[in-house]
Amino acid sequence: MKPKPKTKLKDVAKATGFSENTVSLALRGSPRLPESTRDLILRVAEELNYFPNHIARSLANNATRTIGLVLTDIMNPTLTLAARTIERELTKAGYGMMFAASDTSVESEKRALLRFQSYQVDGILVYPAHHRKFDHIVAVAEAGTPVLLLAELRGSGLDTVAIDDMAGAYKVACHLLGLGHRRIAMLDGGFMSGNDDKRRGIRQAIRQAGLPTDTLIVHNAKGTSATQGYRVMPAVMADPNKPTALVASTDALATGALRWCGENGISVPGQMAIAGYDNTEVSEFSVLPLTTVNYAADEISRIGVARILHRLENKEARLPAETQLIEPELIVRATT
Amino acid sequence: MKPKPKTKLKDVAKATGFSENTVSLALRGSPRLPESTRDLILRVAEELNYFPNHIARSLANNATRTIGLVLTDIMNPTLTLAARTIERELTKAGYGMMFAASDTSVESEKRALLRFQSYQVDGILVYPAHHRKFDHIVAVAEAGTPVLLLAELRGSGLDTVAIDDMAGAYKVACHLLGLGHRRIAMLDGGFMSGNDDKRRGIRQAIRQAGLPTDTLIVHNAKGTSATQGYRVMPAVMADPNKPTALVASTDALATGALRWCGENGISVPGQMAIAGYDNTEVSEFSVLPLTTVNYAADEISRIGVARILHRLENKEARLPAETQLIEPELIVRATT
DNA sequence: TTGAAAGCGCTAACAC
DNA sequence: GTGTTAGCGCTTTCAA
Repeated sequence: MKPKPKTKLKDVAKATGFSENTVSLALRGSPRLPESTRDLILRVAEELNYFPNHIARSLANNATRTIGLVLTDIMNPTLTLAARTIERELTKAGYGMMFAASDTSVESEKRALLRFQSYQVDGILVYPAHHRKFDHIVAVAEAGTPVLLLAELRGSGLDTVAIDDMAGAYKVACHLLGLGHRRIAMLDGGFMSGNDDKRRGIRQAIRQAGLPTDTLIVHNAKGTSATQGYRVMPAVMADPNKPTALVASTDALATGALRWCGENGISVPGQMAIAGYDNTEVSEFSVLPLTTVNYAADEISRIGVARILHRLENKEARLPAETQLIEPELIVRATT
Repeated sequence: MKPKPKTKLKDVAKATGFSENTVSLALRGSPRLPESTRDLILRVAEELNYFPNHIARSLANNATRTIGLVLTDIMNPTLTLAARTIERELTKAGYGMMFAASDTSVESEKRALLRFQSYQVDGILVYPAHHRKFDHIVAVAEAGTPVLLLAELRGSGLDTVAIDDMAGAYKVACHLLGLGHRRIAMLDGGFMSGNDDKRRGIRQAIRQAGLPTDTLIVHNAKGTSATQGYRVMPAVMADPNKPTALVASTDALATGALRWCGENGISVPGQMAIAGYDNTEVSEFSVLPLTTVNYAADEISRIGVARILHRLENKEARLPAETQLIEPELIVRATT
């Protein structure tokens, strides 16, 4: 079994007697060719099992029809859903997708962006690693590669389609306060910008209910994983004035906290209400007694893809950057 | 803000007074250049903010340093983990990754493979969509693009690194039989080849324990999602001789079944033992009372990436295809 | 030690 | 309607 020579435009040209140019036009369905020649060429190309070399085409066109996606961590179900939706939408639109994970490290985010630039992707979708260090992302956009953020980065001036975290947190807080909770702990992963907004949303609900500021206590979980949610719980419950409700900045943190409660004889949601962020689609069959804010990752992904593709089509028009925030829904899980 | 001209090799050449060729060599750290010139060139390139056009390089080299990954469904936690691990390993090795989902459709799998071929990826990792329809995958390999399967496809003759499903199922079955279960239902998603092996493994355990064949009843869940696991349960429990243990061919199916049991007053694992497939890393903090077979997606991914890269380096050597099966571990969840 | 020239496979501008 | 020519940005002989 040999390396096998791939059929090239030239081969099809020779086989049909037409020039490379004509073949190229035929394959791309140019209207200025008579049907007869086009059909002939297509048939021969088919027979020779020809398919275009996308790399060569990209070089000639100065466009790869490829979009890069940089996520922090694909194991986060929200981002998994985002990745899936983005891939689907891009495929539908005839685009390819390159994927890279930053693992919430600004350094690897930087490397991923550089790699994508080098690969000449037509555009980049970024779920950013850090809420204040984003100069390198801005630099990519300024260098001419369209960039779209999937989480808000205040002051970046970059195109954005994201969840309105403040509104979401406000909703959860209202819900919890409505249930009579008077001491709410927030488990803050401590990474993304959204957490500021989440705090702000909770505080707003508290103020609005006329309750004291210290109704909210914030704990830094130093991470967003279940493990870290589990580990921070002793500190949370060491407070003599223990909270009766928890708002976790990620769903994984909430799961860890839930496990800790289970192991320590605290019934959920009986003695402790736990709220996190999630996606309807992901959690439809969850059996966990968590209240969640629907992160709507699929929605922002769909809109985000549409936006960046739209920008590519109007590349020269240089549309101004725009921020679009989606207000999340609350899902109160029926299980107890 | 203008489209901004990117710095090219030619620009660096002009700026330094050297030829494009010399610059190219310097940037790739050729030893046959004196340090002085190399340093000068590197400095100027840095100043001009030069970075190579990977597309042009790929065309010249006839190699893209890009690997394609085709998964059925990235929402499956096992495959999410696989995607993450594969991305990590590839990045480490200086490769880029393109990603596509087949959604368990042979047609879109075919399209994804074609796209990848067109994009000239150096190799393709496939988690196949169907256990019998794989001619199109073989065709890709025969056309000269190295292909590696992440699930066994009997008779394909393709390079494979996968989980030994039969061994895994055998282990679960032994475990359940050891607990005294005498009626085991298998929830079969009905898609992948592995399911035959899973059935075979369970039967082997049953035979070995000297129990009658009908200890195992197979139910087709017509899908692998939680929803489908939930929906198939009434049929499973309609049997007058109800099973006391369930082996689900995917973890999501198990979750759906678990939910059904919860809603129908059947305690798990008290009145019903449920086993599924999963990954240690994914389920470390799960609170669900499931027994799982560790699918070790990260392990097969790591090995798989190493294998395909190794093949790329020895492209001309044409190493023979090889199948490597990893025996999975059993994880009996402590929670009740 | 460095440079000139050709070529990777395709597209595009302009002839004919 | 179709062919010719040049060129995308880089690498790679082969000379000097």
